[in-house]
Amino acid sequence: MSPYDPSAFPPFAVTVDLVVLTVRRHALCALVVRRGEQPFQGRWALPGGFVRGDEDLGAAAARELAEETGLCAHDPSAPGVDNGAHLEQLATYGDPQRDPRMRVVSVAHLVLAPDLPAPRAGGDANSARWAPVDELLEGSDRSATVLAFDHARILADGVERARSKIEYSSLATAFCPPEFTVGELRRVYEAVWGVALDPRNFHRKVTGTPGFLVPAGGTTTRQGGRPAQLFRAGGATLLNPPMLRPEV
Amino acid sequence: MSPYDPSAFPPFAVTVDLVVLTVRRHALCALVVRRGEQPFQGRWALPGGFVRGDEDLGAAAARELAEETGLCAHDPSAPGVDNGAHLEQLATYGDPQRDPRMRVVSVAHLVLAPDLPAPRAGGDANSARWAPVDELLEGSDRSATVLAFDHARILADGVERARSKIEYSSLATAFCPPEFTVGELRRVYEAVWGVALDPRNFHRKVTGTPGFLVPAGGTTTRQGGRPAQLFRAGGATLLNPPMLRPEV
DNA sequence: CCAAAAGTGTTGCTCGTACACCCATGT
DNA sequence: ACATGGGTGTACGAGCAACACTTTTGG
Repeated sequence: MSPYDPSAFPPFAVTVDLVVLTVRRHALCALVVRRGEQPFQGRWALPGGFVRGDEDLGAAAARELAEETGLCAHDPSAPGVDNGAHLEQLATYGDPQRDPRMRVVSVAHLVLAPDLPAPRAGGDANSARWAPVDELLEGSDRSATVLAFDHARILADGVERARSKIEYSSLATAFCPPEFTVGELRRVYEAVWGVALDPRNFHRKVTGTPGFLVPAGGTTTRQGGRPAQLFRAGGATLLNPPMLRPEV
Repeated sequence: MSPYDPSAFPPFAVTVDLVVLTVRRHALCALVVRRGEQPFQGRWALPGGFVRGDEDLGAAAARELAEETGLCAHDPSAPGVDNGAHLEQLATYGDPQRDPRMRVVSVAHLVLAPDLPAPRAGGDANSARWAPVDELLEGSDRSATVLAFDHARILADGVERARSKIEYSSLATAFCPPEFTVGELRRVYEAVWGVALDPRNFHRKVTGTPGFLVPAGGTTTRQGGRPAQLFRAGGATLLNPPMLRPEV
C-alpha cells in the first residue's frame, strides 16, 4: 500500500471542538452555542469548526476561541507569554457515527478562562452562553442529553481533566483575573471540585508553595471583610506536593 | 458555510501511531519499525497506519497493534477484560509540515505491554525491534534524531505519560506477566522511572494498598533467593495515596 | 557456609487536618 | 458593636524514608 496513492486512504474532515471552562457565581460553567441548523438544530453544542488546510491543530483551536470569545489564548506547546486563557489539547473523538453527515474526526481542546463578559456569538451559531456544567451533564448517562453529538462525553472528559489537573499544577490561576486573592483562588478550587475547603489550611498551603503565588503589592476589600493581599500567578507550573482533593 | 458542502473543508488523511512500551532487561523499551520507503527510508519509526473509513480510532490502534505484535490489547474505553496489553489514546499531532507528502493528522496511542518474544514485522516495514527509549530519544533536542517524522516528540510524550501514570494508577502491572512478584513489579517502576526504590518500603506500600495486588497462590524463585509470593493485578485502577516518585 | 532476594519491625520526620484564635475592614 | 472574610498557632495523626533484622532458597 503506497501512501502516495490518494485512493489508498479514506478522506476525513478534521475539526476542533472547544471545552471552554470558567467559574461564575461559585459554579463551573462551560461555553455552549445554539446550533442554527440540522442535525441537532436548536440544541446546544460546544463551539468548534473545521481545521484549515495549512493550519496546526492548536492554531485552529486558538482561532476558533478568538472568534467565539475574543480571548487570546496561550498554547503552552508554543513558547510565549500567557496573556489570557490556558489552552491545551484534550482528546480526539472519531467514532464513525458521531456525525450523521460524514466522517468527522474532532480534536477537542480544553480552555480555562477567567470570568468573562457575555460571550459574543459567531460563525453559524445563533447565540452563545455560559452554562453550569452540572446542567449540561445532567442525566448524560443513557437518558437524552441537552448537548448535540457526543459533546456531553467531550465536556465530561474536559471537566475531569480540569478537576484533576488543578491538583498538581498551578492551572487554577487561569480561572482568576491577573491579580487575585487567596480567597478567590480557594473559591475556584471549591467550584471546580464542588467541595468546601478549610480557608486557613488552604492559605498556608498555597502561600507556602514556592513559585505558586507572588505578591502583587496591593490589597483589596472587594470580597468584604479584612483587606486581602493581592497575588499574581508565579512561575511554577507543577505543584509539589499537590493540592489534595477531599474524598467524595 | 455549510458542512454539507465537501468543498467547504479540506480533506485530511488520518492515521494512528503507536507508542508500544515494555520493560526488557531493566530498561524501558519501545517498539520501532524500519521504514522501507521514502521519506526517511531506512530510519526507524513508530508503527502505525491509516484509519479505515468505517473504523473507530481505538479500533484502528488495536488492529495495527495486532498486525505488528499479535497483542490483543484492551481499550479501557470499551468494556471488557484486560487480556493483554493496556491501550489508551495519547495525543494527536497535526502540524501541516509533519509529513512532507500530504496533510496527515496522526492520533497517537500508548500501549503498555509485558515483555514479549521478538516482534514480527508487518505491513510496509522491513523489520521491527525493541529499542531502549534512552537511545531513541538521545539528543532529540536540536540535533538529528534517529526517529522519522515527529516520532521522537510522540515517543517522548508517551514515555512521559507512562512515567506519570504509574504514579497514581495500577498501570505498572500492564508491564508484568499475568502472575508476578513484588520484586518484579518494583523493577518495572525502577526501569520506567530510572531510579532505585527501597525494596522493603515498596513491598509494604503495594501490598498495603487495597485492591492493587491479589495473591495468586503460588511462589517462585525465578529471581533467585528466597521464594517470592505470586500476585495478580487487583481490581483497583487508581492508587490512593499514589506511589511517590523520588526526586531527580 | 555464603550470596541473594523476600519479607517484617521500628523510629523519626513531614505534612495534612482540625480546630482555636486574632486582625482589619464595612455597616 | 458586630458581621465578614483574612491570616496565624497548635496539636494530633497518617504515611513515608531510612535504616536493622530475620527468612528461605540456590550454589
